[in-house]
Amino acid sequence: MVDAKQAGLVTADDVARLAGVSRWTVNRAFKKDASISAKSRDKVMQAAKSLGYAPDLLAVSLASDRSGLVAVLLDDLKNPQQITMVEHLTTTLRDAGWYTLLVNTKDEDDAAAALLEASQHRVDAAVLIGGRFNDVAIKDALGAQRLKQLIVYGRVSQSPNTISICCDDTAAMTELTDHVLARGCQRPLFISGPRTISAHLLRKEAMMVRWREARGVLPEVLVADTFSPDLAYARVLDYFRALPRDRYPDVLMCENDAIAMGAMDALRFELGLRVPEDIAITGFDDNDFASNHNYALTTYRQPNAEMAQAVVDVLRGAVQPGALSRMSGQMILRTSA
Amino acid sequence: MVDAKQAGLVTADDVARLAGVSRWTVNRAFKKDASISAKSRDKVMQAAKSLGYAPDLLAVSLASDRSGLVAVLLDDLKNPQQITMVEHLTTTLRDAGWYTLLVNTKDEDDAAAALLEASQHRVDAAVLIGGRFNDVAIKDALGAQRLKQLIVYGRVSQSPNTISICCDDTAAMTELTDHVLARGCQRPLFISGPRTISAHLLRKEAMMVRWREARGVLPEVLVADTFSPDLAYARVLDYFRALPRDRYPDVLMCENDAIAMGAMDALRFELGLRVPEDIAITGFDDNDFASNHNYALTTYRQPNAEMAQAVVDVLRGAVQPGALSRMSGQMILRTSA
DNA sequence: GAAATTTTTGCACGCGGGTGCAAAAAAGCT
DNA sequence: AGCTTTTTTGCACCCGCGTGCAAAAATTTC
Repeated sequence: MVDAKQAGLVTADDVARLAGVSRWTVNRAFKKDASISAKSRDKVMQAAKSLGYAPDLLAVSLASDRSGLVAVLLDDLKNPQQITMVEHLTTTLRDAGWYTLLVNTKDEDDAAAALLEASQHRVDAAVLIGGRFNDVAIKDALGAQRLKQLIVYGRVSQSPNTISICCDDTAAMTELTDHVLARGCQRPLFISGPRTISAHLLRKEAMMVRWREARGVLPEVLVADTFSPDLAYARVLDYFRALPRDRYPDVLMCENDAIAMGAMDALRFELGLRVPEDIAITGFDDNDFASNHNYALTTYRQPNAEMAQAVVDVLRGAVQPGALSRMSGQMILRTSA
Repeated sequence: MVDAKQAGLVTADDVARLAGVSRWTVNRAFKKDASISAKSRDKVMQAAKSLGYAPDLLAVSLASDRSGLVAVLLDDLKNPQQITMVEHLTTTLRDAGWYTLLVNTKDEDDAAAALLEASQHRVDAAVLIGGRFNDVAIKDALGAQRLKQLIVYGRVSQSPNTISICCDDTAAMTELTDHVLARGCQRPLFISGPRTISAHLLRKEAMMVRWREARGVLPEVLVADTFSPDLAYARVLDYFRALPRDRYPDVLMCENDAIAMGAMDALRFELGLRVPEDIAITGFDDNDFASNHNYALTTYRQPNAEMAQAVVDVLRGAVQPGALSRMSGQMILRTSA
């Protein structure tokens, strides 16, 4: 094994010289189904190995027009659900031959800039995760126009010609609601996160609709402006303190697990209530702490693997622009409800 | 604004034609301190804007030899500390003009493969986060040899010629130990994670050394084979159940927060012990849940921003191969100890 | 064994832009 | 105005590899 370090880069030409063939034959040897004889492929591979050669993917990208890169933009790496999504995306994409360019965006403008930069890297697609940015505005960004594919992930995009891949939130929340109804709960409180996000609006909507169908009344709603447990804690506390004890809700349905956890902490530590005996609680996402002994949250797990796979399908060209893939996840029953 | 979508890609030639200059002048216009007259730069910029032109970074990378890409390999996206590191890295790198190629590796071989693939993308550096893989083995991987820079992040690399950037674990753990000593604790138990990781060995070592200096005895050690709270929960339970009550430790010093949380849950839920009244607990990393009302962990926050900045310093060529940057973080005092 | 096929190989040209140098243009000087 | 100096611009060649086609080699056929 010759040391290739000081030489900088070993190119196909070097290998060709050593193997006694032309550069093109070398490239063919590395291409899956190229027309090349077994003999020369062996020769080439041996030479390549001894020189430590590997094709330069940058040059490949430039010459072909597939970069093998996918930009994943997200707006909140503190959000466990986004992390789960990134995790599934990176592994699924890599298995399928794509690499992930991860961009942590601060706001909408930043996302637009990131999109442009991603397109300058010729990414094969950009995946938008998270709700802080408005995808209609982003769709008009220069970057978005230069992109081959723009995928809105985890919610339904507002803009046409964009591919959406998400969990079927309506079905999910309906299932959770049915479970709570079956348990006999009578006074629900829905706790929502920031109101800007379409996917989450669907969750609330589904819950409201189902509850009214079943009980004829519309549940109360409490709004938390972020998905932080601490804020939920404070909001819930305020809400309960303003209420006489006999009018306390008997079930809290939360837009996601983070809110549910904050809420549960507030009930237990500040109000001395027991979960689920006094009040049941449901979450959404099944984050890593949901299975924790403290919480044991009944929640809903998004179909993470399927969603990631759907991105690969898009990359393979199997999906029309403007398409919407909405798939079901799984309700996870624990003791909180 | 002309629609550039169907035309595929707008190149510098297109802009040149419209602006009535040569392609090279266009490129100069986009270069920071190129020798170009203000007049023609304006002309170019206007033409570029109207065509929606932006330089192709792929071509730039090929021609120069700076790709603007940094590979970040990690082995455990479930680990909150790794997520925190990724978060700081992506934002710091982007502010400095680099993009992050995120790779989620399964094991050592996979990491070696990922390193090769990263080098094929001509990344300017690869950052190794996490302890599952052995960096000595990896250093011999083909990819590592082709890399311009290999940075071991979050611990001290075992192999020479590799740049290490990490928190000063020894100083950190010594500080935590001093705090616990000052509180008057007498019977410590150190709970370690898997033993393969050098950074963490340092934590244990520092704690042992300091304790012996102060009290003349060597603390007990309990080993958990992963960093999962659940496993810590089980281990702690077994350990305490095998012990008469009067010989229970009075402080648990844990290698990281995840272990500390699992341990705390076990103490409270299974053994009915109070924290910190009956037993104090310390963690490490200050993850997002450490500040939670349930845990309120006394812990140590790594200098995440400084560490990420150190990577940029390396990229800028300000650091010699083989160097070691070890910086101090901050002890976070909460109620658990 | 010669002709007809089929497989394998080599090559010109292109992907989009960087580098260093030489020609052209502008500015400064007597 | 005529000349020197400085700034600006254009160009040949290169980065490492892909594509399509034509030449060469290997294989099949009668």
